[in-house]
Amino acid sequence: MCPISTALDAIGDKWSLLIIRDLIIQGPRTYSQLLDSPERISTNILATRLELLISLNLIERTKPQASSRNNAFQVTNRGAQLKPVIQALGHWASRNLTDFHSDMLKM
Amino acid sequence: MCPISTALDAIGDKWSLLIIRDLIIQGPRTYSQLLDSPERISTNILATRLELLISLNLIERTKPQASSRNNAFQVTNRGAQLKPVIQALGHWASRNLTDFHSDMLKM
DNA sequence: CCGGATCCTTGTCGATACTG
DNA sequence: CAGTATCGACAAGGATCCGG
Repeated sequence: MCPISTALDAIGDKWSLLIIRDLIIQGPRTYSQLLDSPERISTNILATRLELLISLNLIERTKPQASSRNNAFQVTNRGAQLKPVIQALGHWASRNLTDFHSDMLKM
Repeated sequence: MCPISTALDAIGDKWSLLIIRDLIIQGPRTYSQLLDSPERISTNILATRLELLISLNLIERTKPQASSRNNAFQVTNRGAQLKPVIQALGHWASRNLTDFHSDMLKM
């Protein structure tokens, strides 16, 4: 199978890359901090995505089973390697999508 | 707003990048050729995505209004600039997701 | 309060049948 | 061949509730 297709099956949804972006750029974040990201993910979606990303070994909990409180999430080595992808995407968007919203209005 | 978020709003769905991948790697493709991609997109979804990508100026029709038949789609300049993103994603997947399906089985 | 789980509504996807 | 129409299934979103 095509690696692009495989990658998109794993992280091609609406939220996964945004979560990973937060964790890469800002370092370990708690559940609440991720909820407060400007994109306003809802609680159930965030919990589901986090579990999925953990099962794919892209992120992990910082304090495995400590107090179940104030435990944060961080990217694993494998997840951190997505940084070039995110950078390339951000670079492309900066150069080509500054007029994105005006494009949308024409629809 | 964050450029990553903007980019994902535009092409962060399941199919857009796969279509662009086909058009970048294989060159201009007709509707039927895109339908025959191994990922098996359905007809209505493909039509919707193509219109969306055209409205974003990421792809275009090769023969504007010729015979309405045998007209193909190709990436625009803006769309072609996604190539580094796709390559980065493919590279990452090749290195990290060869065991993706076995990871899924553990769930 | 924090980290979720649950319920319910809404919207989007996707398969198939159908049309010019 | 290049789409459009229809409809069911499922995922996302929002609000609320619960345990520690």
